[in-house]
Parts: sequence; structure tokens; C-alpha cells
Amino acid sequence: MDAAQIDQVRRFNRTVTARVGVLHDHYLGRERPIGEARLLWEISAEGQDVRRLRERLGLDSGYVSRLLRALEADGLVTVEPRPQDRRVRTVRLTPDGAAERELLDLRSDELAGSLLAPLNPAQRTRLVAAMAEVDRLLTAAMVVLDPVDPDHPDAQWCLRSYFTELQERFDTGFDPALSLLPDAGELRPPRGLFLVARLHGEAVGCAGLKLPAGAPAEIKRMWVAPGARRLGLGRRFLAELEARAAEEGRDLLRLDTNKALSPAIGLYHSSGFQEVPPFNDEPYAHHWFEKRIAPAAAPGA
Amino acid sequence: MDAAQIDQVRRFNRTVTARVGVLHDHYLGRERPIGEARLLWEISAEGQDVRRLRERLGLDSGYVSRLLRALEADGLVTVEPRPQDRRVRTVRLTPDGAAERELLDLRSDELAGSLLAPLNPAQRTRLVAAMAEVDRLLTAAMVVLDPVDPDHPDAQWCLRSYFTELQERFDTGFDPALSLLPDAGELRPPRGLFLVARLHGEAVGCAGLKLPAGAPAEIKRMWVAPGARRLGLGRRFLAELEARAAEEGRDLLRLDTNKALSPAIGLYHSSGFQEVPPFNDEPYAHHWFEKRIAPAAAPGA
DNA sequence: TCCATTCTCTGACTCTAGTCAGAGAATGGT
DNA sequence: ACCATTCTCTGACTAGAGTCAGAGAATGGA
Repeated sequence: MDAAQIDQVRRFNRTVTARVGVLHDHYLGRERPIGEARLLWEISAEGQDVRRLRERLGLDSGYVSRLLRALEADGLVTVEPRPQDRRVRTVRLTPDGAAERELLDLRSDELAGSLLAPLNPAQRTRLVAAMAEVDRLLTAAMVVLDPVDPDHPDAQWCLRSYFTELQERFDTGFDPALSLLPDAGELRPPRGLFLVARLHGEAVGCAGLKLPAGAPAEIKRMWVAPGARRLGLGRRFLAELEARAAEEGRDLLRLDTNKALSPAIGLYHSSGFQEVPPFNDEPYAHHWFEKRIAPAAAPGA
Repeated sequence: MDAAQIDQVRRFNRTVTARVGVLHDHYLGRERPIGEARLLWEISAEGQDVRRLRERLGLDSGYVSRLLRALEADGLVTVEPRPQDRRVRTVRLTPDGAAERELLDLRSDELAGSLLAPLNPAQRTRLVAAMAEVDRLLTAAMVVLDPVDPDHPDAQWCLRSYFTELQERFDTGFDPALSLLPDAGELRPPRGLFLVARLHGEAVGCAGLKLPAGAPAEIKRMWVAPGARRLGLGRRFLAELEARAAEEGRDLLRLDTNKALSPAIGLYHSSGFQEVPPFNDEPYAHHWFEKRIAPAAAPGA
């Protein structure tokens, strides 16, 4: 990360906060405080728990409560206890609220239009393309990888999605019972670990690492949600697992994969993995890879 | 401007205001109200007129005054009347103020770093490039073209800069006395017009149009400040002047230029101008261009 | 059944941001 | 010398954003 890059990012921040940020608030908050507008914006059609709203917007509970009271008074939302747990309250848009949200969407369109309007068509095309790129990469930068227990709901959700996808993509289908499944203990310290990738707190991918005694470290169950692909997440998982295996003093990383997963195969190749003869009897595997890695001492913190 | 473009811009706005906007304020405003921080940020080392600060930030004069009082009380700035015009007051950073600004810069670097940190080098390079593009195009979109009197200070400043630049770039040097200079009256309605381009209220370019009776319309003194180049401003000037000449019922636009101004020559070619034999005796001209345009009725408003 | 915990809400604040009207000093043109 | 204009500042506001402490209802577990 060199100084010129930092510099460009700074210039970008300046232009963009000046232009987009200010306008955004201005457009959105025309006849409504932006606190209320932001809240309205976050309430989806099916309703949201107050708790979740607070988390997403990072606001004080008292403040959110007050904002909700204001929206309720305007007849834009209803707030009701959730039947299963009456402490938690769920916010829903009324028809009026939905209409108001619609209006915010319209404003958002206007803002977008005002950014493009002064440009000629060629410039517009280039601006939109560059924005898409920035959007994609900033989104990628917002993804966090957390080690979790394989039994954690997020982990379980990822694994279920993973299996469903394999079932669809393998021409033979996929039956977990026939596969060499590591039991959860193998993907939990000290025998391994399991990472979940999250975007805005929502799970969007997973990857497991087996660290068997007396055998090479092995990557298992790497999956990225369709909506989070093309963000370099697979590569990031590989790098992270490699670093962690290295910290454990391992010098070899391996994995197996199915021929149907061609993007993954490309990823392994371009990440320094070499194809090797089968090292296990996984019935769904067609390719086996390994990569020499540099073992490192565990870091201080 | 199609719906897909609008949509992408909206997605961008959301990601960016969520990520950059919020962080920006957060980083910048750690121990100081962001109003003050923004102001501090805008005061350059040589000092700024209060008026200019107000314009750049788009704030109420009373508000700015109050903010300045606060910064002054903290010993970060001094405010003194400008000797030539004691109504205007100039703000200057004290050493403490410069240190504080330094700190803001550091914060800004941290923010930039935090955006890049989770990415791999290839992604960083792409992000930075895309940001530069967005930055450039949004900046371009912020430039406004205003018709002004050729005696207006902004126009005069542009013309002086223009002559200085010609002096440097022509291998013969440039002496305005030898050139075919239109007098100011020729670039002022009804005999012509003069446009100034402004970015954040600051002049960044100019272009004049002669509309002589019984002769083709002629573009004169088109210049773009070095800091505002590569924003498509030259092309925009040409388009604007063409439209205005058309409104006046003209069907031919012409101009002359010096061989040293190769980017301009490229621009003329790519904007539909054809090189023609000399139509005047301008001693500094090597190339003469003209373009047929479609005369139009003057618009209602 | 009791008790710690979770979740939301209310009241009572503080601080920023920003607006508006008008005063007062300088200036430029006549 | 006068007057309209320009520029900055002050006073008097409004309203939005956000914090903090604590009350009260539900819940889950011992």
C-alpha cells in the first residue's frame, strides 16, 4: 500500500463525500429528518426487529425508539411484539410507509441522475463502470472473516447452502453420507478451524481447515454465496487458511475438488497449488492439489 | 442515461456513503465537531478569504463566522483584514492549527489505509484506479460554465494565465501586442460572448466566441487550467460554444491555433473540425479549422 | 419460584448544525 | 461627500442527533 495509493483514496474520499455524501442526505432528508429517513430505508417489506435496525445503523437504543415513535405517529410503521419472544419488537411498514419509502427511492434516482446529467454519454459510461468497480471492491473490503464453531448457526447455514449447491452442480448429485465428511470436531480447535465470511453481519461464505496430527493441513468445505462472488473472497480464504496453517507450523496444504467446480480449480492453480495424485478416497473428488507453504512462528497477539 | 446506469450509481452511493461517508466523519471528527474540522481542512497554508471558505463549503456566513471564532479561541487560526480591502478577512493557520491539520491528514490516511487493508495488491491497484476515474468524472461533473464579461476578474485571471502559458509553450514566445487580439467588446454581447468554467467557485478555464456580423463565428482564447485538464472541459467548451453559435443562427464555426498546442489540435479534429487554409493573418497561428454546424432557433428559456 | 438477563421505552439532557435578520465597517462610483 | 454595495459579524433562534440512567415487561435457567 504505497503513498500514491493512499493519496488517491484520500482525494476520492474528499470528492465523494463532498459530492455524494452531502447530496445524499440532502435529497433523502427533504421533508423528513435523515435519522428517520435512514431508518425507513432499512425496514424491509417483511419487517425488521428493532434490535437488528439498531445494529445495522449503529444507533443508541433510546434514539431508535424515539425515531420509531415519530414514524409511528406519522402512520408510516407499526411496531409489535414478536409472538415467540415478546421482549423483541418487530417493525413493519404500513402502506403509507411503503409509499414514503418509494419516494425515497425516487429521490435516490434523482440524485443519481444529477450526478450523471452534466456528463456526455462516453463519460457516463466510464463513470458508471468505475463506480461499479469501486462498489465491488469496497464491498469486498467490508467482508470480515471470523473463526466460528462449526455448529454456529451461520456456519450451519453456509454448510447447508454448500451441500445444496453441490447437489445441483455435480452431474452425479451429492449425498453427504457418501462423502468423506470431517466431523465437526476436526474443524474446531485444536484439531482444525472453521471460518465464516460476513458482510454487514450476514454470512456469505465459509471455509474449514483440518490440522490432523502427523498429516498435512487440509482445506475443506470452502464456499462463497452466489451474491458474494467475484469479490476475491475465495482467494482471501485460501490466503487466510494458509497463514493460519503456517502459524501452526505446517509446511504443506492440500485439498480435493470436483471437476464441476471449474472456477475453484482455476483459483487453486493461480494461488500456487499444484495438482497431485489422489491422497484420499473421496468419491466426489476428481482433482487433488497441494501447496508448499512457509511455516511461521505463531504471532504474539 | 438508462435505468441500469441509475441503478449502479445508486448502489455506489449506498456503499460509499455507508463506508466512506460515515467513516470519514468519524475519523475526522474525533475530538472536534466536523464543522470545525471541515473548515480547518479547507484553510490552505497561505491563508484563505472567509468569503472563499464560505463558498467552497456552501455554508451560511454567520455559521462560518461562528466556527472561525471557535477555532480562533482554540488558537488554531488567526483572522485578519486583507490590506487591500479591509472588508475581506483572511484566515491563516497558526502553528498549532497547522499541527491540528496535520493530524486530520493523518486521520485521513488512516481511513484510506483501512479501506485498502483488507484487499490484496491486485485488488488495491484496481480500486485505486477506479477511484481515480470516479473522482475525475465527478469533478468534471461539478464544473459549471458561466457567461461573464471579459473584464470580470475571473475572466482576466484566466486570460493572464492563458497568455503566460502561451509565452512558455510557443517556441517563439508570445507577445499579445503582435497577436490579433479581439478587443473585449468583441467577446461581449451582442458581438460575442465569454465563458468561464468554475470548479467550487474557482475559475479553471475560459473560452470566447466572436459573433461578427457577416462573418463566421469564431472561437478565441480557449484555455483550461493545468489542474483541471483531462476532465473533458475543452470538449465541453466547444460543445457549449457550438450550441450558442447555433442559437445565434450561425452555420459555421472557426478557430486558429498554434502548432505547439497539440492536445488542442487533437481535440479539434475529434470534435468534427476540418483543417482549412488560413482565413486570417494571425502571426501565431499554424493551423486553421472550421466546422459546419446546424443553426437552431434560440430556445424559449 | 426467584433472579439475572435481555430488550425496549421514557425522561432529561447536551451539543452540533444551521437559519435569519440586522448592525456596522469598508469600499467604489458619482 | 454621499450612497448603494459588499463583507463579516452578532444575537436570537430552531431542530436534529445522540447520550445516559433507569424503569418496566418478558424470558430462561437454576
